[in-house]
Amino acid sequence: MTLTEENYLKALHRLSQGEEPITVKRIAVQLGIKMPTVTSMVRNLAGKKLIKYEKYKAIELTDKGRRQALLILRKHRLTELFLKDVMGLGWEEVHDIAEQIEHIQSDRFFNRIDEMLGHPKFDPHGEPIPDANGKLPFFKAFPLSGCEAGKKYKLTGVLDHDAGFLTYLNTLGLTLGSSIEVMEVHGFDRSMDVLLNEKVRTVFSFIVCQHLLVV
Amino acid sequence: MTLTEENYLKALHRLSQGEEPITVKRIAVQLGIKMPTVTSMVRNLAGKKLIKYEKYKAIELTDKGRRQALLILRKHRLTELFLKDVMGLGWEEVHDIAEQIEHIQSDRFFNRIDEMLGHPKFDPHGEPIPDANGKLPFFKAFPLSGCEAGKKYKLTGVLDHDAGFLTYLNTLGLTLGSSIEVMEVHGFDRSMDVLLNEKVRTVFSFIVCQHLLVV
DNA sequence: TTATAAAGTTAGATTAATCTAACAAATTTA
DNA sequence: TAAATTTGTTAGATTAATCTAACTTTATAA
Repeated sequence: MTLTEENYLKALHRLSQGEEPITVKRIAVQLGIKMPTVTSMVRNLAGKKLIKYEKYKAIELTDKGRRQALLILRKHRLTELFLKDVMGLGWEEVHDIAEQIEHIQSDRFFNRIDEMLGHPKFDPHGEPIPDANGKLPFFKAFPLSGCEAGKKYKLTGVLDHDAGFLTYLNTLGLTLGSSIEVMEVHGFDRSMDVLLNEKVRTVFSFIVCQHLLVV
Repeated sequence: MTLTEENYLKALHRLSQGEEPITVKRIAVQLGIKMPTVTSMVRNLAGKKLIKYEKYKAIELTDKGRRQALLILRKHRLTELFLKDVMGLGWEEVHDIAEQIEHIQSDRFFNRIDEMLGHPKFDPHGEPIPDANGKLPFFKAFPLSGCEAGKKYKLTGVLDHDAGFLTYLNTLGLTLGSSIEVMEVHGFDRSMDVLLNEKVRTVFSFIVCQHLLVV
């Protein structure tokens, strides 16, 4: 598989997580390319039985395609954790590097990372790490955006891995495991007044709330 | 720079180490591609001022090109040492992985590796590691092929990084620092009878002797 | 339910990196 | 030094991944 094909599979997998069907348009937006490029690539991927594709219809990953995507995701997430826990980088800087290292072809390399980390189940953003067969560990967590006022939660994951967003969380002292108490939910813009780690009061926009996973 | 351009620069640098002038033919052989491909790529590299090139003449790296090549070599060699000393891989398996990781674009990543290793001067094969400015540390060592019978040397480097060759050295118990005593040099094929680590007697072909650096 | 807009496809061009076939220059050898 | 060999170049084709322009299909709205 080429690097480009791997990136399409990753995008396809990410898009398959939501409710909406996967369309040519959404893939194009996700990858920042034009629709005709996507049309020709999905024909290629369909030829390799990695996706199910019929003109004008929604696109779906096949089992084979999903497996491939999850194996790349495994390499990405193991790398992120390795960069953070072994190499001491911050959670806001690991994504871009892992984006490159995930394409390295070497079972030996990634198995050794897996071993050194003790076969971890979650990456530095709280995302589950698929096992060597592409199976995801069970995990429950829900976005803060659906939570009620007056309750207290624990941060277990973030859905936006962008350095800017994570650096913002750093300035608030928020890390995985931090407590988040919802003080009030504002109906007009669905923003929330929150108390972080029992000391920092601030306001989270709805977008921010959607990107924070809690239990 | 593209991945392909980086690989040409590495090949160019390697070829520039020997006596012979760099020719289109030698580059083609080194990279396992055809001559016309090389012709078009050297015109490209010359356009970027990375090499000096005139039709039918020998090719030379410019200072800019050499610097670039050495920075890639730095990433390659730092990675090899990291894979061996931090991740516990064998010196026979690090080359192929480093060949891929050397193209990662991240100063942060490689500077962290450099730090973790304590700014090392040599890689697992005894090759010198260029500094962040592309400067090579001074080092003296010569191939065993030029050595005399009756003298004792210390292995400080290997010039062939192929897994097969290094595994062969492993079976002989040879590592960097091992002693090699030259018992006899045979004129007919320039092979040598040697005593390794004061205990193992064997015969080295001329090719093997050329690939072992000693002091 | 037809008109308009949005999404998708086709056709054809472009760029990087490769190739083969044919030709030209340089080098070696007789 | 002329012929033969090796090396190098040019021309033109190929593949993967991208693009724009033009056209078609599907979905939305009047």
